[in-house]
Amino acid sequence: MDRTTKLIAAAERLFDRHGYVATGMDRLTRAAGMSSRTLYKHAGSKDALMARVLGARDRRFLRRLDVSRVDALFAALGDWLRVEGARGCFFLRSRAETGGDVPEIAEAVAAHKAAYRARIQAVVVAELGREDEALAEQVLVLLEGATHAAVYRGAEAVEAARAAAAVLVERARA
Amino acid sequence: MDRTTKLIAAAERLFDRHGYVATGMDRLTRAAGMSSRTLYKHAGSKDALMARVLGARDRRFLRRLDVSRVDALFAALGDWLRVEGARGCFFLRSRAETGGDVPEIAEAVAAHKAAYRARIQAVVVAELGREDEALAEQVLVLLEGATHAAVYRGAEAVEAARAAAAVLVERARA
DNA sequence: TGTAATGTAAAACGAACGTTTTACATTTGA
DNA sequence: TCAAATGTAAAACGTTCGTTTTACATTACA
Repeated sequence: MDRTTKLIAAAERLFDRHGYVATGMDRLTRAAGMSSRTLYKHAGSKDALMARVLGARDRRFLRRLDVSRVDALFAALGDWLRVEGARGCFFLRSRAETGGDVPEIAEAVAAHKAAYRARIQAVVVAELGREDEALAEQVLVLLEGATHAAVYRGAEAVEAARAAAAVLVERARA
Repeated sequence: MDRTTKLIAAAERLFDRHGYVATGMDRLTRAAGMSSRTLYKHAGSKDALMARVLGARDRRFLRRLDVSRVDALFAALGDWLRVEGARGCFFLRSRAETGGDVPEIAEAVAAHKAAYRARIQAVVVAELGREDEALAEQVLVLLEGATHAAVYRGAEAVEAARAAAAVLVERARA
């Protein structure tokens, strides 16, 4: 595990659990096990580091959503939340924390959400054998809802979303 | 408009738009039009001020959800987001920003979400004439989903959630 | 073997943080 | 009318922020 990988992993963990703004660089250097000189050589700045963290998380998250059924999307999200913890969408939180005023962060979040939406749309096409924009939007809303309701409702929220999606898919098929 | 009301309104606006941690007290004193001495006499501390902001927002939000049909919940949420802007749930963001480490904030958020869930359950009862825990959970997920998807999908997300809820309610009625 | 490159540890940078204090002006009520 | 209460403006508190620098150790390769 090279230094940059270790740094990004440590940063993602701290930013996710304690917030981006609230996490200081000294805490981060300690967690990453490297001096601030090395950290800045690799990352450039805190904002640039966050942009790389968001990019890494985007790839890791979407890899898990590489499925071909709508139901599998909710199963994958349930797995993700069980393993990673449910603290709400890291991307939306990151942009909100910075008020959208950090371009590197705002752009990484926009790119992630565009990819997320595209993935959902592709799964709906695979499920129905045709496009259905309305269903894709509903599945997107259910996934976001499960992600955020799970913060205080736990796995029950994911199961509720999953069941709702099954009803909507069934209806769209008929 | 007395000083405390003005202070809480200014704080809510800044915390919501720019983040709680990222908003400094000097910026807040300027926005509220009062000296820091007066601010601290009224609010006690930044954390305590945030707790009062959350309480005020909880009351304002739930007042808007005083309806008796599920469809009206989504109409009310759509109105709220159009007027207040869609930046994701202020309560979840506030807790996440502070990592859940500020008791005053964590408790205010927990209280709000419990009241939110209870309100939704009551509306489902009014709609069906009987309890339906599964439907209530699905409506909760759709409302959270609309709130967060609206950040990047706009009003379309709310309409998708509304249509999905109509299907689920219809099914529960039969 | 020697020299670049890359690392650490730690001090220092100026700025901003949340909060308190100092000094003074205005309002309020017995 | 005088004193208590309440306000402002602004400086100061010590701490922490993100970032850079200084001084030195280790590694890698011609």
